[in-house]
Amino acid sequence: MLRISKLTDYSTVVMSYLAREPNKMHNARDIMAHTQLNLPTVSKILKMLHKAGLLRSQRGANGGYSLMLPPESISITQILAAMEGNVALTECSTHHSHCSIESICHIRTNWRSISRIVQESLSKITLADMLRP
Amino acid sequence: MLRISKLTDYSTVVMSYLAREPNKMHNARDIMAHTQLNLPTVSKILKMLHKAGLLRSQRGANGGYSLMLPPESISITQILAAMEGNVALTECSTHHSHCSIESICHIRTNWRSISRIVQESLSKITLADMLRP
DNA sequence: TTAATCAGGACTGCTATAGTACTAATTATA
DNA sequence: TATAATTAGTACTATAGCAGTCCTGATTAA
Repeated sequence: MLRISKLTDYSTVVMSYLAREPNKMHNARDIMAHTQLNLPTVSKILKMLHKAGLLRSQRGANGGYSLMLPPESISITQILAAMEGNVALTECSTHHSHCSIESICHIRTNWRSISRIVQESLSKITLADMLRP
Repeated sequence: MLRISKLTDYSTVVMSYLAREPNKMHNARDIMAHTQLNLPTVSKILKMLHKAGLLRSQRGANGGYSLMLPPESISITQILAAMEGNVALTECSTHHSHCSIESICHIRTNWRSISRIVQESLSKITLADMLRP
């Protein structure tokens, strides 16, 4: 039903928590306690967000994660992209797919524009917006 | 990656084909031939679209399907809804879900608004738009 | 040196999806 | 009226992707 995955959903929860104190380091255990997600999941999400460049990490004792950018500068699209790759409503919108009817399908470019429209409307929403109720 | 399902994708192909001759009846075999989808799949899609009220059907010999409304009056959202249910980016946006952190999650309403934004931008695109390259 | 913490994979079980098949109901037409 | 064509409805299976878990290694503050 045009869903984002649970992990992606959770990642916005994690990011929102970090955004409340953008300059403070938070370790996985701390985030777990405040989001009620379990540790392996939190840990997995943090690694993915870090790999995508949205978080800064510090190893070792007293280490942890913090936002790479201020909450106003991080869009929902970026979080989505970090967790799931680019927003593309159909397979053929991105790479050459294995869709069996690709050769005769005439609406591919239309789907591409539609994806772009969705992407643009999501990119206008930032993490800072998510903090407000 | 914020994808629609393949069946939904195919359903837009089927709908586009029907939209070219909105008043003519097309049977499943004919649609199969022109879309290069296989018969069981086409058949399944047509039944779903019919059940959702987007198609009119005629049983028996010389029967088939045709659009219930003119292409300008059918939006992408309607096709999406017919195939996958309502557009809702997160589980908690629709019904009370089994999300384990629902009780402490503060960003639920935000996701609900985001879903609405996506839904609105998709509802502006009609089947008639899909016919144009 | 030690304990705390992140990094990077590998693995498993579950669920949703795609695709298929079969039978019943309906109807135009010869 | 008989027949062939066609949709309606349901059930089944195999596959792929996702959520969740676990283990081992690397890094660093104290």
